Amino acid sequence: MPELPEVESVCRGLRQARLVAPLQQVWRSELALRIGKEWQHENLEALPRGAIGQAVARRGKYIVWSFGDRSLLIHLGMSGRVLVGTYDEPVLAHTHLRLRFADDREVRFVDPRRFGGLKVDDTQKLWEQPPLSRLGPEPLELQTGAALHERGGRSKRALRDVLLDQRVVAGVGNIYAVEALFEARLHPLLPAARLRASAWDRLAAAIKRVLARSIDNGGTTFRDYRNAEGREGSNQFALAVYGRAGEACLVCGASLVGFVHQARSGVYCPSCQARSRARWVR
DNA sequence: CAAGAATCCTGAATGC
DNA sequence: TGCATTCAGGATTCTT
Repeated sequence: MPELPEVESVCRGLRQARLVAPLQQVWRSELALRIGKEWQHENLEALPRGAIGQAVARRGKYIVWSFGDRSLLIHLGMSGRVLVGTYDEPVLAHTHLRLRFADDREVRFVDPRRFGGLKVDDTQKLWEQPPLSRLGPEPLELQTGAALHERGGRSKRALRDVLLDQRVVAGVGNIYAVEALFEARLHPLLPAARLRASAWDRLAAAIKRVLARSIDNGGTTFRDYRNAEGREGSNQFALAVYGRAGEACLVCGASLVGFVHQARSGVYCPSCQARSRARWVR
């Protein structure tokens, strides 16, 4: 499930590929990708032949590939892949977009579960309108927890769920929310409104550490995720709690507890993340 | 406005 | 072995 580190790894791969030949052909599958109404007006023809790819930017879990005054917005959803190759390679099932460049290279978007999204729009509009305009701050740029506190601190919802809200902080998904809460020693089901300012600082720092580590490891591959070269990441071996319910806590040895909340699985250490023991909770 | 539920989808994993 | 069922989960939309 691609979250910020996986999307960042894909972006780095795209940049490294130095796709600077003119765009020669755009092919789009008939199948609809499903991710809200904003994506229904996919207008991929608006990427003109001859356009030259410029900056590849990431915002939260979104990729924004600029082609001058037009940009391509990509969301990987659950199972989306952006793969760089050549035009004559076999086309995988569930390929939804092929961008062929004049040097015979091709970028493909493959997404079996079709939770992903594609859209072309005026570059400036794209940044000013939803979904990008709705996003909270970039977590790696946080200096303190103040922004998180401000955006999530009034909510009675569980901390884990608040971190998944892209309006609170952009790019954090279930894996890294659970990992960051463990690192911050905060119980995932604690109501967000109960945290003191100092705890938001701890949480912001933990989020940054967890994300940065995963980027260094090329992202987490449980099943679907691949980078732009088609390779798996290795951060799944660096996770402290996610996917380890019933196993021993790496810090204290207690048996990690799995839970399901809001139809999303999670894990915590009942000792390290005890609700009652947290000093940062009122 | 906030919060929970429903929704979209396919492949892997599980059950019998 | 084979078929049917269950589940996973991001972001939006709908409902309460």
